[in-house]
Amino acid sequence: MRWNDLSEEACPVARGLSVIGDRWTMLVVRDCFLGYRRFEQIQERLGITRHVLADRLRKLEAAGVLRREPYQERPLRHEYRLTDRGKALYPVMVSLIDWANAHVPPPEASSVTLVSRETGAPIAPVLIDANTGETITHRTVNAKVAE
Amino acid sequence: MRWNDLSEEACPVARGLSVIGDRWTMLVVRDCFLGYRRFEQIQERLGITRHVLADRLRKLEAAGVLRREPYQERPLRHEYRLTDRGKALYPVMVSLIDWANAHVPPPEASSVTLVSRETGAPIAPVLIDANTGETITHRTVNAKVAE
DNA sequence: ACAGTTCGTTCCATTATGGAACTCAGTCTT
DNA sequence: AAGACTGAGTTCCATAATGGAACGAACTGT
Repeated sequence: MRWNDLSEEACPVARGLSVIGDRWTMLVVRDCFLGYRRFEQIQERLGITRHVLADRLRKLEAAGVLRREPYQERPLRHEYRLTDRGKALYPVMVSLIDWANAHVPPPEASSVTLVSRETGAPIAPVLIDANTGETITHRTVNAKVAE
Repeated sequence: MRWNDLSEEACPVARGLSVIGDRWTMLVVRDCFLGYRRFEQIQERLGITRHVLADRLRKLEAAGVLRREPYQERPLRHEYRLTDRGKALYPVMVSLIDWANAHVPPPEASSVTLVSRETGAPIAPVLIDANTGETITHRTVNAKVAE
């Protein structure tokens, strides 16, 4: 199978990855969540090749994750902002952060953690089922295939 | 920046992606969650080249996400199972599934959804803060950098 | 002896990525 | 008005990763 065929899969994991499963894409999305919107900024922060960044931004725009908006005329300049679809990726990013902080040790004593914007208290993300309030685990959930 | 330098980053998103941000890796993990444990099975299901699969399995084992266990002697054969670290990826996968089902349309009417193993009722995953019980959004959370 | 199984490895063509320089439209400096 | 500067890309080429197919090793079963 080719990577590009993934979007045709029935499995939502495969379809999701066809959009954000690319090497750099989630890092671009992260920077957008952090408020970086311009090509130069993102390119410098990521150390990614301009070539690749241009390609990823194009694809993210085509997927409806980012939108390209002019922030000045003369000379015309665009910035990239998360759409609602892009913002909906927040739980994916938070889950990833939580996993990495618990399971992929940082280089030194440095760390980045999630805290409440209001109180500054640390956040402990847990996935629950909104319908029942119960914690979601791989033991309590099944995948259901509809045709 | 090179892709392989990502694990040295302080940002947990980058460190997490250094393990699972690879093109096929999350699909291998998905298959393990679905109970497929053998090289042949996974290779056929994914349509990935054997070469790449062998490489990914090696890296996932090195990262402590999978462990290699003999399931028979003579001839010696191994299978791959999720470790606790690997199982801890479940919230990441569920968040991704939820996002893809809402934002990346499946090819036809086909769909795969999450249901309760006990009741069969559909699941609506939501991320909350275990400390406060409040829903986690990008407006209520900040990243805090400690040195 | 010979085909079948399972988990890989090897070889090579194609594709993607990294690095650096270049373009283009307009602005700012002197 | 000439020349430097800015931001967002594009172009070119060497290097790395991937896709496809065949091959190898260590057994089993007939």
